[in-house]
Amino acid sequence: MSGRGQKPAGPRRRATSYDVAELAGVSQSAVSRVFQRGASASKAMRARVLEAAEQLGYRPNAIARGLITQRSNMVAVVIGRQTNLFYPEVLVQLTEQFSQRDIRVLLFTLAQERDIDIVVEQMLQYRVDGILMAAMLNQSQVEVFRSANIPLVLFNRAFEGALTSSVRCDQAEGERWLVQSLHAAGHRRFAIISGPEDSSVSAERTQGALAQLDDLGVDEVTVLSGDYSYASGKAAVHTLLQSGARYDAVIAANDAMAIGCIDAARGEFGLSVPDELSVVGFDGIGPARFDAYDLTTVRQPIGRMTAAAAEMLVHRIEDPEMLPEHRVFSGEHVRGSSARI
Amino acid sequence: MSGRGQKPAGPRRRATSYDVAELAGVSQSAVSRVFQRGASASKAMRARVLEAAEQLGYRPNAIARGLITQRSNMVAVVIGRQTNLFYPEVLVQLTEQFSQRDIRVLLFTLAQERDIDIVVEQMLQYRVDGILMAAMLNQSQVEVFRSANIPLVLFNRAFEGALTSSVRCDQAEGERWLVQSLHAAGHRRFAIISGPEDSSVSAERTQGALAQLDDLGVDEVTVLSGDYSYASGKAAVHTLLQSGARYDAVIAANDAMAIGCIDAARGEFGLSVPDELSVVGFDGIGPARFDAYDLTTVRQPIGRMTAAAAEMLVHRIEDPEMLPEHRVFSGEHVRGSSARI
DNA sequence: TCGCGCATTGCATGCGAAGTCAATATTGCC
DNA sequence: GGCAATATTGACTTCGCATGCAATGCGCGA
Repeated sequence: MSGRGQKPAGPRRRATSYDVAELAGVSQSAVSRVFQRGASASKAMRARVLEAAEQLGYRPNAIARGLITQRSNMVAVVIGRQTNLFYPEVLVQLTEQFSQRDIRVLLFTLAQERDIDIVVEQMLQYRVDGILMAAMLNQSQVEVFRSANIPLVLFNRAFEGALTSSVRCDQAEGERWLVQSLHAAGHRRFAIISGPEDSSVSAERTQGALAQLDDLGVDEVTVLSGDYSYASGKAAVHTLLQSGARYDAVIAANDAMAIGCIDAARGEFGLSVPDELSVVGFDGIGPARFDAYDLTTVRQPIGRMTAAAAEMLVHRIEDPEMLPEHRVFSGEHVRGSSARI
Repeated sequence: MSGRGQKPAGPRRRATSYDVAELAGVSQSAVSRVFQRGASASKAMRARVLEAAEQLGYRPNAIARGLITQRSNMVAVVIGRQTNLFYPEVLVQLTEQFSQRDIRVLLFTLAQERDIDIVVEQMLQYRVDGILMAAMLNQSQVEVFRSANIPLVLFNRAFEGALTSSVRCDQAEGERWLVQSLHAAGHRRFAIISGPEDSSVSAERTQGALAQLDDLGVDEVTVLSGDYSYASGKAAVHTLLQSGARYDAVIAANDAMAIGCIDAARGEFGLSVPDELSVVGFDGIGPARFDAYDLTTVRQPIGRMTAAAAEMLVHRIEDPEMLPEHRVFSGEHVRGSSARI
């Protein structure tokens, strides 16, 4: 019964504006104008063209259009391979933001650090109108985009050169709040679980926490490093507590590790969280709200950040002379029950 | 100090193959051939061209290439807006798969059901070489792609017409295993929390579970529906248990809801999971492995599924005559500690 | 009724690279 | 050393659409 339906399956060649023009008895230019916004076309013309187009199943070829207009209407979004539950949500929201502005998203992921050069090459070849980068990038790559006049907006990372726009969450401020709150509630013995060495976000968070601790006169702080994963959070707590040392609070560089910390503290060491140990995270991912954890954390305002990022990128695409701008959002302070504050 | 660096910022126009040809003192055709795979070019030629290209920062324009070769080297990947932690991982892995095959991914998300038509239009306009669909699609849309000769591979959904390829996890088999195991361990009073009404995956899972229960002679089964979210899992258990009714096992259509069920059972009703209530899920997402839940579930083999999907789509792109194929993978049976089995 | 200005429309060209075909350079072989 | 066979190379066309410019049509006022 599925042997049928084997007919030619439509014209081998897709209809072009010439085909439509011929059928409608008008010129190709006319067809082109009907399918643009600001172009002038009489009502009669428009109707005839649209009907012919409909009949042929014609769709303007965005590739050809891009060639002549020098605008692909595509932006590249680059994200790192994350052990992190935070970026997928960012990705989805960014895509919706661009979609609303009639811009398509070409997605690139970085499986390895060294892939970045390949990805840069691809983005240049595909003539994306702009780039939204939520992954590591070095100065020379930034320079490549600048010299190619491709607008670039960094997501949660910034360069000192300040030559490029950025949107980020104020990691340090968030950490200061966490530390301040913990300290005010009487915590004194702190441990910090940082993220991967090469994560600038992790560095900002760790530095922010350390700076605040320093301001408060706490100078003995244990710092371990994880890789943002749940497992590494568990492992870190194992390392911290197996020696018999005691802590009042663990500050994890992200929520996934914080959750790992809680599980290890409870499961492996029988500690009550938050009564015997406070644990805080950062990001505000979905699982942080699971009752079993109910993390005290700082939630990145993803909606506003992605909206701002898309808006900034679009502005810079439309006005290449626009100067770089940096937008910093404060994270939302979430008082969960994983810390005594 | 950021006032400097305001120099012209490179040539306004990107270098073309003609520019390279001129600088290298050769023809444009020669440049073109140097930048292709199977083309013939002498060593000397290649060297001269590559040097000129390097000097000008030339990159072949993939848009123009696509126009003439009738291949954009882009595929569209469409995902629904998920309350679901499963799809982000699929997306990342698919992107890596295509990337390895030198194919770019144009990402589309569906915020609303009705967006599908807009997205279909976009995919056609951008002349993607193929489409990987992990969202709802109806027969008329499938027909559009078929008549436009665009290969389509469905991810975790299939059509009766069988006119299009698909990759999916055997939802029913997984549910049968769960139900069978629970029943064998003595569970008799079952509740099922299904996903959104319009989710075909949820329908398959629910049907699979019901069918197996029926085979085992269990005919009194409560079925509630959620929306795949953690919150809806909690709400469902609330509804189930507040009446005073008792259950032995709750079968949630996905892990997120299963986790919600566990939290509600423990937190709201003080039940011990799994001693007083068994809870099982489906998907095998990261949080399912958190110690606090350690879900008994069926893990979809994402790696193999995405690899298969990418491979099938690429094959169909390279050989349009290839007949549709369906690949069904069994899920991995994960015996966690959220169920007494 | 005639003329002027504006709105439509068609013609011709170009965006940047790939591929066809013919001309030329190179090679191998007797 | 000469010729056929092969490998390179370049001129020209093409992909599908947008756009500058010229030509046409229209409406309206004098």
